[in-house]
Amino acid sequence: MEHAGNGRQKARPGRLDRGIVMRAALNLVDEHGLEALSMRRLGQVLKRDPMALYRHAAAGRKEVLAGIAELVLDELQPFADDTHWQTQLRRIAHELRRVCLLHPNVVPLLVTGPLSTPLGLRPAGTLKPLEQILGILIRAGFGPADALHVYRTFYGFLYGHILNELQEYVADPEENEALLRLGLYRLPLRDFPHLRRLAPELLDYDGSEELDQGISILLAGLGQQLSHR
Amino acid sequence: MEHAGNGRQKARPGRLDRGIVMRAALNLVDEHGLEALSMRRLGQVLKRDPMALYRHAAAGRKEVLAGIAELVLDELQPFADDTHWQTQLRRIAHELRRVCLLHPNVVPLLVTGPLSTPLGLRPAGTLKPLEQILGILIRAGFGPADALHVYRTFYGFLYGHILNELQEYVADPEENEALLRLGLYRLPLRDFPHLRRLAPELLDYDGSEELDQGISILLAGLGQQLSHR
DNA sequence: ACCTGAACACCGTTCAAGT
DNA sequence: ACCTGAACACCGTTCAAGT
Repeated sequence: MEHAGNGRQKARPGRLDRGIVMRAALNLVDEHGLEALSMRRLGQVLKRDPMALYRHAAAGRKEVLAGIAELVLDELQPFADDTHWQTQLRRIAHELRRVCLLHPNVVPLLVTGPLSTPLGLRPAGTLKPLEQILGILIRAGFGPADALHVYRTFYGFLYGHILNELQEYVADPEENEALLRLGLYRLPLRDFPHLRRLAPELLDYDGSEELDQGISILLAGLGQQLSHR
Repeated sequence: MEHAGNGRQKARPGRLDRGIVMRAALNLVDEHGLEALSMRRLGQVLKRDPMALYRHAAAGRKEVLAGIAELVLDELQPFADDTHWQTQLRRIAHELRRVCLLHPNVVPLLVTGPLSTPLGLRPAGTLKPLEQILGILIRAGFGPADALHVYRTFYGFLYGHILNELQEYVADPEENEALLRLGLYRLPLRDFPHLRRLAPELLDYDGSEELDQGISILLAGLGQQLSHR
């Protein structure tokens, strides 16, 4: 029944803009992974000639990838900044974790995307968390060097935790034997005795709790370290 | 002067094996980045038909990427395991950092390569550090759940730190003004006051020292946490 | 039994030709 | 001025044809 003129369908072109392009790209990556994102396929999703996309992302695929990362970071909820800096950092951590778990396929982009791109040349969206945290720490009375030290330690741990947590995957959810669920039976017992023995513990993992405990340790340690200066 | 028969040249084919393929691939990535690694280009480097590579890496490009990661992890020096577990972990951290700084282009592979691949299905090389650390902790008297908790906290921080450190790049090494070196002058002062102000501190960064301090905090905190059980 | 390379189904991006 | 799509220079991988 393809008659023309019934306006609001995704099927019809409509006017394209940067936001629409980026959102479609994010959807594609969320659903089919990073490798699925090609300019041609994205054009197909949007029912456009692939070249039309260059109008809204002049630098091509690179710009689309950066746009996706920015879109995800924009989902971070802002915080009131009147509470104690430690609780603020803790909230930021949980919030970043939440958003990353929502878009696991995008995490490599966040984590290694800006790799080897000098700070000042990164898209502004990527730098906002850094600026925000520095603000919190400086308002809390830290000197510039200490603020940076705290930020680095905190953010390093945070990203590391998220990567760690995303790696804890299950091979076969149908299975109820721990070894089998993780696919660990494939590993030679001779070379991996501990890993195989820890299968049950590997399975019961509360990422949020683990993150929280790590942060507690770090904040306590940082506080002590800095007060001894 | 291309006459035939002077055996030992890289230019002549010679017999290919898996190690040669993987080492050539690692070289390519070290020198030209991950995007430069294509089967065709790798074939060119080795003066072979690209299809010849499939003989030594049946799963194609994926297997080559995994092989590169394994090669890098093989550069990790093994440790005597008779010292205190804390000093062992500390050494492991510095050793992993050392190897990663030697092969920055490979780090994304180490960090996000196994993402969403279930534990048991990962290449053995990737799992050896995990097994090794579990061994250290269990021999040190930790129960299985605690060993895993310590491992996760420690390794999360370690990878996070390395990623962080690799991101601290310099835009223009010719320049001696801090703001300019980092390219930060491009950021609007209005939106990034703290970041811009911290330019000098950003530049003087001792990654090894920072890693060491973070580990000290974590180990102290973990020890305390676990003794209170 | 081994190796080669033609062929297929894809890429990103340039640029000339259309409107 | 805007958009389109042919064309170029690449991909990974399959598979039939050669030796």
